[in-house]
Amino acid sequence: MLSEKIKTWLGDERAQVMPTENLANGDYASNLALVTKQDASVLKARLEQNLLPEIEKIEVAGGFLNFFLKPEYFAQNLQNITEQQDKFGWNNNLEQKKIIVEYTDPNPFKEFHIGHLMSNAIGESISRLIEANNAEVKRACYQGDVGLHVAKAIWGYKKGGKGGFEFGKAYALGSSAYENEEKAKEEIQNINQKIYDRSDPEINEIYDLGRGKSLENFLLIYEKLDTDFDFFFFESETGELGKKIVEENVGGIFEKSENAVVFHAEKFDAKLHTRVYITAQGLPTYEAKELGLHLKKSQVFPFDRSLIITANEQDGVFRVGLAALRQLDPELADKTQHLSHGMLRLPTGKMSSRTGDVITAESLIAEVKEKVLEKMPARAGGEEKDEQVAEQVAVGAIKYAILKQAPGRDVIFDFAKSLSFEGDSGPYLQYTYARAKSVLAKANSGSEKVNLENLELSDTVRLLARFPEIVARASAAYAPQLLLNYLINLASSFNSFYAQNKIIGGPEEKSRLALTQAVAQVMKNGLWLLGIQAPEKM
RNA sequence: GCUCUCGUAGUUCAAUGGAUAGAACGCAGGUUUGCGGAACCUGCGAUGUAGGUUCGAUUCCUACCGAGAGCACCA
Repeated sequence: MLSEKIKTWLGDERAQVMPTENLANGDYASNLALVTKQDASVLKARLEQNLLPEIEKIEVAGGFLNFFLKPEYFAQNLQNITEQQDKFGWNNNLEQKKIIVEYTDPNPFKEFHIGHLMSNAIGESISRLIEANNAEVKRACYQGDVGLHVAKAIWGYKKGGKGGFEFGKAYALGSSAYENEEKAKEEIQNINQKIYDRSDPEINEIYDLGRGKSLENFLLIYEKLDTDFDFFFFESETGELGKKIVEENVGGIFEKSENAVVFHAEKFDAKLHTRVYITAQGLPTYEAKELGLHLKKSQVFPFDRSLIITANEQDGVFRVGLAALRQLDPELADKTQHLSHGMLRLPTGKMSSRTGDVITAESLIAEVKEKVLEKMPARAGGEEKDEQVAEQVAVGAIKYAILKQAPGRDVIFDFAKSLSFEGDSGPYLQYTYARAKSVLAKANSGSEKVNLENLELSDTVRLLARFPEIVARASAAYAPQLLLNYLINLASSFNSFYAQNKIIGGPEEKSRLALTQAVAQVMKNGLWLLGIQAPEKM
């Protein structure tokens, strides 16, 4: 990374070196003079005695030292892009590291809703960003195929007339009955027990049907989302393990209380609270299963780091859960990190699968796809509109809308308002890529080689050079929005260049084609890191 | 009540303690002989309030106001 090289050259730990926000202030800037309270002009004069080969000149402004890079540096960078292609922007910061990332986590018998979509978009992008640091990444999806929610769904399914009845609706039915009717509550708890011990053939049948149908449906959605998992974990496998761990530590870490087994987290950290691990019925709760899952993960994939991505409504559970894990296995706890994202909210408030007030991922994608198809021009002699491309654009728009904010904040999801195909949007990036590819296709194929004679020092060329730096930062901070912001700037700068300059024809054709090709490559790589597909035509 | 998030243009979102707070939508106006108008250009417009730390605060600290989430047998 050039920023590190510059910092070493400056020779002061206190100095920060960063890419400038405004290219008028050079390519990199340092606050060295400000933090050390030295005269910036004096520093400049001293540094000029021994300029770094990449640096063309230094300017002083507002107390900052601004570094402008040489044209040769940018030319070399374009060269790197053509050579490294899909790997341009990658680094070795996490070489040899094994990292497992858990995200999405939909529950069979319940809807795959837009909240899962959010978890998936963020998790997939973070996974890819980590992969770009050359870590070995495994993607994990954890699915609750046992537990009270399943019992509620099955109860509702039995009441609701079975055949053709949707499990999402069945869950809503069962859930409200559980809260409002004493008798139903008992029946549901009864079913819950039977699910665990598989003692009732009728329930087994409904269970197997529902579980199979759900999982099949999830796979179809993953295909649309261009996401795939290395491991699928199920609560049915972690429950027993978790229960065993808890039972072995009753009296030490866990305690009996009102017939249940609990963890008094407040004993270890006053800000935490007690949670139940084994119910009075003797069944493991989500918390116990989570413990089993930590162990299970480390068994199937001995990781250096384990990331778990969920909605922030689970922050409390994870704080307590990790405190419990710390008591059991400090080393494992150190390697485990919970990252949370905000919730997708409807303008009407919180989405609730308990009342059936949910937007499924499937319906959202379908709806957006319709809009994309409407907008898709019947280009070039009435070719048929490409359904697959329309879906890629639709998913790109949705993922972009999710990734553009820093994870952690809630998103008010007003589909009509916030899902744009213009400007700050996924399709804008995809469009920029498709447009660049289209120009390249029109140019003579012989000019594919990079030619850097007369390379203009455009903003675009300067922005291209900092892509690796941005990727490294976005990965380290688990912050896809940094990359996304960069890509918008790059696209905007290229589109602006495009509007003002003719690429094909004229004396600069070769270097402009090289620029176009580099933009296309970086856009493709960047979109990949966001988990967004880059169709060549749209 | 306790714990944790979060308050930035009319709206939806950015900004490792740094420069003139960056986009987009919307609004007003404009761009064709030139390769994709899902584009480009111009304009209007914002850090909840009050203190504190700092050379420098959207960012850190305190209080207040406001919104959301979680808090014993759901996940």
